[in-house]
Amino acid sequence: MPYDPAHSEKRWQEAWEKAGSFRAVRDERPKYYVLEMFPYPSGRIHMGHVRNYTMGDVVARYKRAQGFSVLHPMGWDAFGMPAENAAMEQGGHPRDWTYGNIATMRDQLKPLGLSIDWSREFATCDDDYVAQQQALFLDFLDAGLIYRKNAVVNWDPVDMTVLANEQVIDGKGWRSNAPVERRELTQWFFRISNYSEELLEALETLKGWPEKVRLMQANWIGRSRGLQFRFDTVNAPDGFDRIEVYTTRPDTLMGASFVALSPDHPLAKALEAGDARLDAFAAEARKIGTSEEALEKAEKVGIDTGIRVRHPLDPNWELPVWIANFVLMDYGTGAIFGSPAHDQRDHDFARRYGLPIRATFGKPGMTEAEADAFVADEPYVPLKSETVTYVRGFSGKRDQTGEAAVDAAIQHAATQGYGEGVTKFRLRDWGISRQRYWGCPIPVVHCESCGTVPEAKQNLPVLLPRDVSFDVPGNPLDRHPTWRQATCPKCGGQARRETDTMDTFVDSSWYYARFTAPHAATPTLREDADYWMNVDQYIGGIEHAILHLLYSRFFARAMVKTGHLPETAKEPFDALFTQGMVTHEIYVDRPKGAPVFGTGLAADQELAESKPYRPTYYLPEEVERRENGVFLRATGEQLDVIPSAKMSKSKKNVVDPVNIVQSFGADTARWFMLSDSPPERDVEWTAAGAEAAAKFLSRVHRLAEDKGAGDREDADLMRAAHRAIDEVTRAIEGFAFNKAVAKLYELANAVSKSSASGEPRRAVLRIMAALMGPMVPHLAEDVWALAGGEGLLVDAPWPKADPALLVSNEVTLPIQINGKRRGEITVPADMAQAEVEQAVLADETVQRFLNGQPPRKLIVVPGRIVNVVA
RNA sequence: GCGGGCGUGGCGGAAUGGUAGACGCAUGGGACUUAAACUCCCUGGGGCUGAAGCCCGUGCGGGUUCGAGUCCCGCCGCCCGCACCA
Repeated sequence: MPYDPAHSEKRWQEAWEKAGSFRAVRDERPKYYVLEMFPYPSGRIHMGHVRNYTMGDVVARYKRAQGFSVLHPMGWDAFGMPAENAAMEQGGHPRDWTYGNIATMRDQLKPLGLSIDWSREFATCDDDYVAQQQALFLDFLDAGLIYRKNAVVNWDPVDMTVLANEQVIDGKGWRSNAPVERRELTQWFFRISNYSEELLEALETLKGWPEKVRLMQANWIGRSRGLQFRFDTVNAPDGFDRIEVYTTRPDTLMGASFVALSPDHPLAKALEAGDARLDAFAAEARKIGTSEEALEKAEKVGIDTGIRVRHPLDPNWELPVWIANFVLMDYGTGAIFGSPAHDQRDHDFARRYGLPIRATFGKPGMTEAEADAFVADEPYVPLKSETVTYVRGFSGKRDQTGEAAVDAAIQHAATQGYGEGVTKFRLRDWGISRQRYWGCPIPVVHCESCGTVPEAKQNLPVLLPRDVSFDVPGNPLDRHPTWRQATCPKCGGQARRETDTMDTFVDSSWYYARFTAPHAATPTLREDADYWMNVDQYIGGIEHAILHLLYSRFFARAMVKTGHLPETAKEPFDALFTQGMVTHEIYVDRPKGAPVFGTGLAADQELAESKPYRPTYYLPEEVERRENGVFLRATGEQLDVIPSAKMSKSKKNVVDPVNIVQSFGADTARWFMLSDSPPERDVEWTAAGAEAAAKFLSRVHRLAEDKGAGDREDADLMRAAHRAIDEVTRAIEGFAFNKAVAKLYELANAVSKSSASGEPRRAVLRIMAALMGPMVPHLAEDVWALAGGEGLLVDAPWPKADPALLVSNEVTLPIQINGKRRGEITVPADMAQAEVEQAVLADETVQRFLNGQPPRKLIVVPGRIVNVVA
């Protein structure tokens, strides 16, 4: 019977279902919790999902075979803006859209044959999850982890709504195209900054995390040691006698040439009120929006306020105070001093406005004049660990490192009393207020007599009203006729419900904990959390390296503090793996010579500007590849091919997993997603690759059916099988699935070539089935059954390699002469080094190169290589 | 702009500082077939060469080392994140 994935995949999935194979149970076995980042229910699954969940499934099935009790759950990150956007654009309700998408995607996911415990499934928009999240919120509030303060948002004056950063394009609202305004609102914050130090220090303990992610988080938290000090003002309005400044380079104080304020600095605001010129500047600066990226990319501009401050080291020295668009109110004190000689941005700013550029230090040995000349055109920014010569120093040695100079400057300020050393963190508190409908309501009421009052726990959940519409601008919760009316839990009087909902990052910050007891009446159950936490292996995209993972680390600590998780779970993810994207070429129709939008490939910029052109993109299934290019099937028209990019609907370079599963089977999709590309790198989906995967799988099926006559042994094949056990096991342990695949190709090739038959051959096939099981579980069950395996493969233990079959008694050493490979020598594996050296020197090629001379050096790396230096 | 990462044949990629190109795809040749498809075997970085062999080759330019794809310095290109996308 030929390989028939459609039939056998269904059969085995039913068998696993019937046996309850993937139900996670607490028992005597050691536990293993593997989790892939749960999906947003956007509408359909895509290849990225297939890749992500296949990787997790390999780990889950492998650990299961290793004898672990495995928890491998699935859920839905279901709140968020796309549901509201859909409601606005197509009508309907966000709830219906979301649950409809979940149903579709669940149906698409199940045929992949993932070893998921579906009984634990939930969506973050479920009433139950909302209830438990609100309970957590109240506990956090009680524990002093939540507070309110003012913060700026992007306000769209036409749509009357707050915009997300991605909805602000060139300072304008994405729908209305109206210039955005920065508006201050009172919002809810989580005190993540309480944990700055701890979140930073604990990164050291996360041995199972990629170094790059730990580095990114460390930089994001951004601990810095600097000087906080005051400039006395000369002619400022009342109440602004001084300006607080924080700097990490106090050693450059003698090179200061200006002070710059954020447009949101209190002094800046006070000045703007009475000065049309400053007001206009600030208004312009605010149009950039609130995103740090936009601020940093914008041209650095400023305006002189006319105010002056005295230099702390010289009361006769006055510096101008500017308002500058690049100074952030959220970081430090909202005011900086500029030291143009040693900072690129300050340098640009000083040159633009003709401010002085005075070197504080120069290269070792430079004089003051030389150092000044050196920084006139370009700033001098050496590493802090480098020794430089201070030409305008005021503390410490003349020649010292930046680090030493900073310490000396702080010391100087503390002694003289004009400032103090301060450790600051870049990490800001986490603003969770969203002025939107489709999110978890913040369970708080505003009472006229009692103020802001948390909702009583017995009144939870506070659910969203269902009768809302999205046809008018603004937040539906704000304009709902009755939903806002509430009773104050404290005094029983009339109160107004909070209409802000929570950031969806809150939902995803504890779902991993909820999976341990998904139906409990409290956020977690102690026994289940104790047993299942932590997540042993977490898998997801690198794009979550900072925010999601940092918020989750904070949340776990907050849950420990409020008694919802054991102390041992404060770092919830023991190991993390970040996988790459699935990409595909892009097919686009365009006039010859015209550039392509948004690809960076514009060949002819002039044409791009003179003839704007909207390209039409085509799906991979709409095109046909011929020898001389790619053509549209329907019309025969030639199309352009743009190199691979992340699959996206707008570029139409998407391959629907549903089609692939229908035509090739789930195992082919899984196998291809694991082949070739290393998991952490992007993988390009190609039709040829998918076909190759399908061909290989049917070849394996044929190998299993071809039994051969008699019972012929083949020692070489058995050795190959045991080598495969060793190599595949190590590859899976090391998350190198592409290498595991390569080793299985080698084993299949060995089986093909072998003359083994009968039971000796079947024994090898059973090993192959077991090794392939985590990757292509359905085919592996077929092979297992054909090769006489007992019961379901999914219940079989992982094979063990026999060490005796892994060693060989001879070893071939390459011989290098002066670093170039010139030959090789085969010697017994246990030959003494001196004997190896003798043998090498006796080698014909070596003698030819040595030409009778003794070697200058002879390096023997045992078991690896020999290098003769002539 | 700032922070992080990546770059190896025609293509995806392999290589504890130790034989660069495992394994797969494409290509070319052959077998099977009336023919094709399927399948199987061989070939498979570039150059010189009949062959043995030699030279070049891991984005670019330097450096460390007996030995560098791997480590260090400086560039170029692409990707991810930048706090209200998820």
